[in-house]
Amino acid sequence: MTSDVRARIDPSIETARSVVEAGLDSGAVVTIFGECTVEYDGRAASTLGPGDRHVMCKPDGTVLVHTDEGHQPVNWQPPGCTHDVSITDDALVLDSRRDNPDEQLVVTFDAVEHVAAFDVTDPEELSLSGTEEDLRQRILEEPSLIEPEFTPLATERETSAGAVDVYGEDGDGRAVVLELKRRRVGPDAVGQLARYVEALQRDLHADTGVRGILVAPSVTDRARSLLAERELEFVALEP
Amino acid sequence: MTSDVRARIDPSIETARSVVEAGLDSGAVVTIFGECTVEYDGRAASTLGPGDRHVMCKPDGTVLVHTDEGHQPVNWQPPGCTHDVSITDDALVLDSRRDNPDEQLVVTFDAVEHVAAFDVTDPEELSLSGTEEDLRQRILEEPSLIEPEFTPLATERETSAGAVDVYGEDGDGRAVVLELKRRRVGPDAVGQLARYVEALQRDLHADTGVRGILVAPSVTDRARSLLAERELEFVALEP
DNA sequence: AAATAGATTTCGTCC
DNA sequence: GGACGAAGTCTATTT
Repeated sequence: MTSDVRARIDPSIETARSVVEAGLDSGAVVTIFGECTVEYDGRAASTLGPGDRHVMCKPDGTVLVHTDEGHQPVNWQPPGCTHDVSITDDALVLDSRRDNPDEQLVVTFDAVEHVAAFDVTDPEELSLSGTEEDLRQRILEEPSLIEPEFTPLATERETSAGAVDVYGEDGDGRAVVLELKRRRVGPDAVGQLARYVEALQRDLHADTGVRGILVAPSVTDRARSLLAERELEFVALEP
Repeated sequence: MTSDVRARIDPSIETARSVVEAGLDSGAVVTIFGECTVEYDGRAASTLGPGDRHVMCKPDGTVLVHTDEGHQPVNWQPPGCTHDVSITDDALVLDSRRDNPDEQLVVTFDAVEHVAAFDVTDPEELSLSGTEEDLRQRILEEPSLIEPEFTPLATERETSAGAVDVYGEDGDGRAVVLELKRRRVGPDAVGQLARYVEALQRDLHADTGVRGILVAPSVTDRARSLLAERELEFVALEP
């Protein structure tokens, strides 16, 4: 089995350029490591002085510039960009642009220590569990997790304030709005639930009030206070 | 100048293991490219079948698994993890764990096409402009951007609902709360502003109402409706 | 360590 | 293409 990797250690700038260009043209994932500066201008603007970084260009137009720290790239370009590689003043210049919004990322390598191009085939999709969607399924299958006589009537029910996670009614026939969160919630989630309850109250112009229940593993103190103020409820449930 | 890169193309599993282990021990950024499977268990859980991916291990304990698409890694481990590399059944196994929360990521390579270790020195900090903080500075320097007689009195002023971006008063001496956003805002930002205004109203028990102003480049239709309902205001301002 | 909100958030889904 | 909200969000800041 032949390898689909093209790689060079301490390449000349011209060799690096040629490996990068060939890689980009062939739809490979291209990585460059070396001392570089980075300029970005678009939704915001940034500059980054000289330092060693790892740059990855994907065939979908993504660019990622990574330092030795952190999950997030220090600079990047989202999918959909077009790349151009050239040599200016003995430096390797990677120029990545997109429109809507107009954004440009320029990485300039004074020295390239390593360059590689990988032909990627990845047929698999990630199978993920423990999401908010899983939590919703559990509740629909077993509504008593919320309270004994809760009955789900709809998911993603539209209100004038947006779609509600789960809409249903309780044992007394009162309308109930559920807002689901897979992790501990703060004030924002309470605000979200309050908006939905208020909107549905108005949409239904019900004589009996609409109940709002926040469903999450736990709540912060401030969120709990806000829930109390607005007469909203909380049910503890792990995702 | 000597290179600080150690790299191998189509290494044996044992060679790959040794390069990775040496790299991790020496605080290098280590990259592995090849066919692998990925298992994750922690805040959620996921599995990913065989495919070609690029894996990066940083000296701060970050792991990133990238496919050929997307800005985000398909799997990852945040900073602070400890890594272990070993060989099991002729496969290279990278095991990354952390506590609090308990999380484990296991990447198993059937074949390694490329492995490299980079010694990174990056003394520079990113200089970024066009953030919400910059918008705030502009407003403090030129309060008339909000309205002719607006006077800022405090930033990050604490209320029972959290800290307010900018607190001030208008020409009539009425309290004003500003919520700043660097981009077009939806309903969530209105909810946030409403929480602050409500809390401050109560905190001050003012006879005249507290004004709330959303400052952003633009608003969505629904956000505009919500603003109107709650008698909140909007000022258009680019970051 | 927990809480709170920003982010060049990105990403998916629905309209 | 815009709008809306989730995310294993991550990250910085403050308590």
